[in-house]
Amino acid sequence: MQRIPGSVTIDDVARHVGVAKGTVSRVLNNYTDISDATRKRILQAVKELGYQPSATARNLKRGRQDTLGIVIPVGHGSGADPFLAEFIDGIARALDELGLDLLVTTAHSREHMIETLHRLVARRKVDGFIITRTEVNDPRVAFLSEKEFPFVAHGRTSDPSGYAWFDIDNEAAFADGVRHLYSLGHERIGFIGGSLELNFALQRLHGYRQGLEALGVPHDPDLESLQDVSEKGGFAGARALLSLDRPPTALLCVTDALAIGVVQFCRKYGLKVGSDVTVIGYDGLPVGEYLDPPLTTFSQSAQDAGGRVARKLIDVLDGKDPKSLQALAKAVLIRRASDGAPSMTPDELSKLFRHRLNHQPHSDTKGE
Amino acid sequence: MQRIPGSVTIDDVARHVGVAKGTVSRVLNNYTDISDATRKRILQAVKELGYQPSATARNLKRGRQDTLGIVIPVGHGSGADPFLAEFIDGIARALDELGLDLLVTTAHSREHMIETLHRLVARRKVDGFIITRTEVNDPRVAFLSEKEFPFVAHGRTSDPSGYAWFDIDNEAAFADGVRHLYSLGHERIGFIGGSLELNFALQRLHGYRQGLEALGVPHDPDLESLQDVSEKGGFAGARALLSLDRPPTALLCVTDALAIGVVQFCRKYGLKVGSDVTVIGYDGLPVGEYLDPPLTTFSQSAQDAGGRVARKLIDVLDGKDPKSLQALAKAVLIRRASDGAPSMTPDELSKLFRHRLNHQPHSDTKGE
DNA sequence: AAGAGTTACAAAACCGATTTCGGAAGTCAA
DNA sequence: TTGACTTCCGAAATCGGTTTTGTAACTCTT
Repeated sequence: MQRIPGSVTIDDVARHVGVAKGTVSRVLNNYTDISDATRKRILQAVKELGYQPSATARNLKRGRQDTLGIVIPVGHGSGADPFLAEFIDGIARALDELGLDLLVTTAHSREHMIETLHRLVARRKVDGFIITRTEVNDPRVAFLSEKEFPFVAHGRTSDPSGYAWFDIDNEAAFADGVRHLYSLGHERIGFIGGSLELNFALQRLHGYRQGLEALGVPHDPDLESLQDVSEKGGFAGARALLSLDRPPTALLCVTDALAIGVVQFCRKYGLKVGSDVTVIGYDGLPVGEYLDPPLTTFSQSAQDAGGRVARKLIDVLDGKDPKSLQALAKAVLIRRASDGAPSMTPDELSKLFRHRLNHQPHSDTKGE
Repeated sequence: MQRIPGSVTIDDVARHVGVAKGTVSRVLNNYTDISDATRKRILQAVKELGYQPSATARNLKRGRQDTLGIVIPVGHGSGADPFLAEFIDGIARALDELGLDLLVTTAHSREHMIETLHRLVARRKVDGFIITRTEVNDPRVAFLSEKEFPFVAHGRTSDPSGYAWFDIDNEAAFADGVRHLYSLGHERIGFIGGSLELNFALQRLHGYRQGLEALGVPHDPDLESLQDVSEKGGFAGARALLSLDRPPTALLCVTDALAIGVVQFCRKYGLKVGSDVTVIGYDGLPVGEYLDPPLTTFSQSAQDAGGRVARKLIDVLDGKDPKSLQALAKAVLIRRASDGAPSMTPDELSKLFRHRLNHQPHSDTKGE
């Protein structure tokens, strides 16, 4: 029962002025049936006493928490997702302007995530949720939809009709990517993707295939490698694709993390990124700028996305129809220096790579 | 007044069983004065109805929110701080085990930060705060101390006696760093630091000087460059120090972000990092592993720090004396590949650098 | 068998706000 | 002057829990 010292309640204010607490409340909530004189006296007292209404008490009556929730998936041990960090930053900034707060929790498994969602919903700690890394068939979307609990998704499920979401046109981006690489002179273009349960990964794969088809480039399934969406995955994907008899001269990666792994792999085997091998990432992470070479990537401004998603959720809470709050944005290709015209044919690249493999030249700390 | 559909209250449970709601509450809170029969019936009903107590109502009576707060400083536009992202990740994981949640807000200026702190304290949205990037003379520490509001700091102020904190022994780390570089053969060792209002920056500077003094290496103030704690700052710091008549052959950077900027600068002017110029960072960011060359850095595991700090705060809330909750940890030097014996003397380095400057060879996207 | 303790629970107070309801005082028209 | 409206505000209900208080029904004592 530890009372916070110096915590002043509405009763204190009422007593100080000599009015009923309901009157104080009405003044603070801009009711019009209060005389100017009383209003002034009350506001004066509020300022003097430094009164701020208890969020808890207000929430109890109002049924709103002025708090949004986000549950972020965390792997086991591996570092925080830089994309999510920026995304959350964007949300927090947007909410700040509206006096709302953000509750951040983590979940280490799909079950745990639903459990956490359930707890937060049942105990009414938040008014709505923001969900990220949306899956093709997302249990969170199913759960919240069924509970009719407000939420907004960053990314879409396979059936995106019934809820609010903000997404990037992943198909278009990757189709553009293919076209771009083709125009640079690449004919064998590889794709390093992630689990197809992640819708963005699936969509980008579709975009990649559509891009090839539109150009009339024959589609070679060998050129698609699905990996963990991480640096390690990129490393492994690069190895898999470059080991082919006719390896791709360009690699389109589903995330920057993958691309970073690819760059690392190329460095290890002395392949020059941007000429011997072209690498394009996706996410526009600031860190890409500091790679060697600086990473060419599709950018979608995580921060901006966070802000948009937050505002959409607020619209939902204000009663707008979620179905009217769906938006698709374009990704922009930020050309830095990891893409360029191929310096050799796939066959030559293959020969070079095999040679390097045998002589195992550049060995860094990072083994594999 | 939108009632959440399907929200079942304690009254529903009580009515369902035919007892008073106080009885239900006592069962749920493990009071002993309830007969086993009644207890069983109530628990059964709770399960059947899927009842979970409203956090808000409980908090109102209890005076606790089961929520901790963190206010993260955000610059204007620049990306999220990766260190903080991991730190928050660590906090969230620790809290999850205890059923507590984390409220994350941002602040874009010192005033805004205090304002936010004030709002959250006055409205009692959180039980305690975690403060980061502690300054030598930190207004947040002053504010919370004065309000007697529970908090824990990551890092110390100049007078760290009266509150709970967790910090790294920055002096020792940088003194070690100097010793390490000296033993590699470096005699002119540079320091790139940040605003001395940030205590960690000040402490590391002290450690640097102490390290030199212990070795009997004369201290040259020209070798200290204070910059923005960012990649840009590192870039500028490298330029400043390498332009000296007798430049340092090794650069000790206060953060990894600075070190990344230094590496970038060296790349631009064709200086080989790890031999021509040695660079050591601080933070142990995962991304450092993917730089070229992989960055040697002091690591303090942001995630681990987050967990520790969270547990300390919980101890404070449990009534432990904050003064007994102060801990200092050692940073560990993770040797990757950006440090090594100097390949030339300062004079030779100076000559090389001037030459490169005039011929402006490697120009990347990243200008300055 | 009567007074003293226990046991097990109902009833009510309480946390700190918001909101509804109702009524005293003042204003106005007839 | 009186009835009808306003204006302004006090009193009380309410949100959904927790905690205190009180008491009926038992169980022990002696």
